[in-house]
Amino acid sequence: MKKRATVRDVAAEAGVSPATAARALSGNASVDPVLARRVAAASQRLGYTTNVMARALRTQQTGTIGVVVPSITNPFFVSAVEALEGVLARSNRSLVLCDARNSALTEAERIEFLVSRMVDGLVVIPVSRRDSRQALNLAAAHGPVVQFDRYAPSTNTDFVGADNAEGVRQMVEHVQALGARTMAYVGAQPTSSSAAERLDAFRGLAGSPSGDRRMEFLDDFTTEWGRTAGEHLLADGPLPDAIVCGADLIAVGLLSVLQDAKVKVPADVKIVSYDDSMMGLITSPRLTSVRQPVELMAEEAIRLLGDRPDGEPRPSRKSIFSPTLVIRESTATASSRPSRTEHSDRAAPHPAAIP
Amino acid sequence: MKKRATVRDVAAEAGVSPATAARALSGNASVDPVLARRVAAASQRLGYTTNVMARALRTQQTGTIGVVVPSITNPFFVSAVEALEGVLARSNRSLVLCDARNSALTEAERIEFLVSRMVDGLVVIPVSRRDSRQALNLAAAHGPVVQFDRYAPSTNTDFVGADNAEGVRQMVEHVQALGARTMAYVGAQPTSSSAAERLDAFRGLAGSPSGDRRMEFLDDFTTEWGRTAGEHLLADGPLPDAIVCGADLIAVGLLSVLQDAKVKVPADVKIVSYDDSMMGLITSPRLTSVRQPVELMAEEAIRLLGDRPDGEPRPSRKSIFSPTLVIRESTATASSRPSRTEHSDRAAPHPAAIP
DNA sequence: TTGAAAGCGCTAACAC
DNA sequence: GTGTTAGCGCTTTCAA
Repeated sequence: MKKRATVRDVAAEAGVSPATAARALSGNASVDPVLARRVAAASQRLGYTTNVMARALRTQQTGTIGVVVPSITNPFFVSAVEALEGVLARSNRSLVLCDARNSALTEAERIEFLVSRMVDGLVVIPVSRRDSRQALNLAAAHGPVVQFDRYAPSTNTDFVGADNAEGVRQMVEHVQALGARTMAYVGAQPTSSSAAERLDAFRGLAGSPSGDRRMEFLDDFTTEWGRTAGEHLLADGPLPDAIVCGADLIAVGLLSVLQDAKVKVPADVKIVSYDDSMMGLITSPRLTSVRQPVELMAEEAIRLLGDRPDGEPRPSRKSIFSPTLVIRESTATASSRPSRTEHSDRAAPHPAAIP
Repeated sequence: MKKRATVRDVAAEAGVSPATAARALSGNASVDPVLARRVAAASQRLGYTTNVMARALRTQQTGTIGVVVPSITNPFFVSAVEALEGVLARSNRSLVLCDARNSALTEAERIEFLVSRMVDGLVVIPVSRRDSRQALNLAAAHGPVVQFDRYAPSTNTDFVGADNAEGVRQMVEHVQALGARTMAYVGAQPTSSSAAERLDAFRGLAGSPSGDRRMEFLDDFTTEWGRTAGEHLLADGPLPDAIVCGADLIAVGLLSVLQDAKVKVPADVKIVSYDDSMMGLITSPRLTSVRQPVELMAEEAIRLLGDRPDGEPRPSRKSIFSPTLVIRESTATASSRPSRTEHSDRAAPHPAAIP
């Protein structure tokens, strides 16, 4: 439990004042090159590393931004975190990650935790479009906040997301072009904005509910729910021509149940999904899925965080990106074969470091 | 960008001294109930939240422990993080998560970052048993460090892990009992201790390499490598009776390639895997896999972190837990059918909150 | 260019 | 039981 060396230690060792040592260490201010070298050497010898908390207390800046995700179990959120981290790393900043356990209450706690750690900004994927608002507003009073992927109406926060209606439109039109007439939607309750927007889009596109051409199964974004929904579908009579899933997590659960029941995908039923995560690549067939440009979204989010010249309030902004449908075997037509080359399109996954 | 209220603000508002306010806020010391109430009210009114960094600077305690994982992409590490967080939450502490991007260099940076943030302790799943040592030793000089799941020989750190030799023994004996004579091992290069121990165990159990009854494919713990290895296996002639995988990530990649090639699992070849992650449940067939008692391991790790009465050095300790083999369809015998009930054994996943 | 001194927000002695 | 004071480690005026 050795005590860490401080600026004073370094200063003493180098025979200068703490102020000079600090200046030399920071590199910015003008210091006699000779002294600077002496300080560097002393710092080296003592194994000095600056105490981030002390510095933060003084400068009110931590070089760290906080990220809150609903659940780290969802691979899409993992990829978002990795993308954000990549962007931050480029400017020598880091990220502290919090998991809200899909609870707005825990989320509020985590946001508070991060605020009290004086993060320079907050990127939040809100749990609920209703219950996340209060914590978000509170946080926004203390520093810049960007909502990511999901949105809870809030006056002082920016938003970066993808166009869910557009994504669902691509899904539906794709399977319709393949001949699907009846469709089921398996997604999450519209408590989050993304779930709500996807559901709304599906409803708007997939015919009338009374016409028996549309089915809806709503619960949450989990594999378990995908399984349960699959069982419902199997029990409810003839399968639809296509199943539209609100997330890969759901789709993989659903798929495993269908396969246990010897249902052939895509021959008997086509499956389209959302997120384009690694999960959709390890199933057989691989999943046709909507990809969101997480990298670009992450860049934009960090840009917006820093985009308050004097910390002054400014009108909040929304940046919406268009998603694209990646077509794979789960909707393949008879003539197309499993493509082995498909993996290559995500060949260079962004490595992660959190913070 | 409102300035946060401080103890002094609260004190002024309540008409007491900062010290009294602080005492009242902390709840520990003895304060006149009347004043205490006044302080509480004032704190409420001002929306006071204690500045964690300032407190830490003073007390040298942050109530936060740092966790460094090789890559958050590996579901086993995610489950470890979730387990650790669960344990910490129970004692009102939180965790800051870092991802080393599978690089010892990044790992060293992250460890340094955490040390400079004055975390109360460090749980590290080291990237490499060789290259992680230096950073670990450095960190151990400043506070308690526990290595988790993987081990890089180090004098001042404790270790909590599972018995890899035992796990592999169970895998091998299971498939042998099912009649497998030839076996392939698909795992990672022995740069990490777990990869090394699993490989060694396999070598010790699966017959001589010259006897043509054993094959080895080594690279890293990724799905991509599982695919590549699968292609090698298919190209290399007749498949073995069983394939022993060093991780679920590998197994799912391997499985997807085998299925593209119309190989039947388990009829044509049995697959056993390691980690018992969610990935093994979404494949078809589901994976027989070795489960490590992450929950218990996490508890033990946190216990060891706090187990240095005066921060005094003490002889380091190792805690080794026994894993268990969870049998599923990827090694099912002809008579056994896919069990739908299998999911229930992981019905209550430990929710996560990081920190 | 350098040093002395003040202070970020908090708590722990030490007096009263 | 309460207030005063000092100081955690750092940066940054302000003088010299």
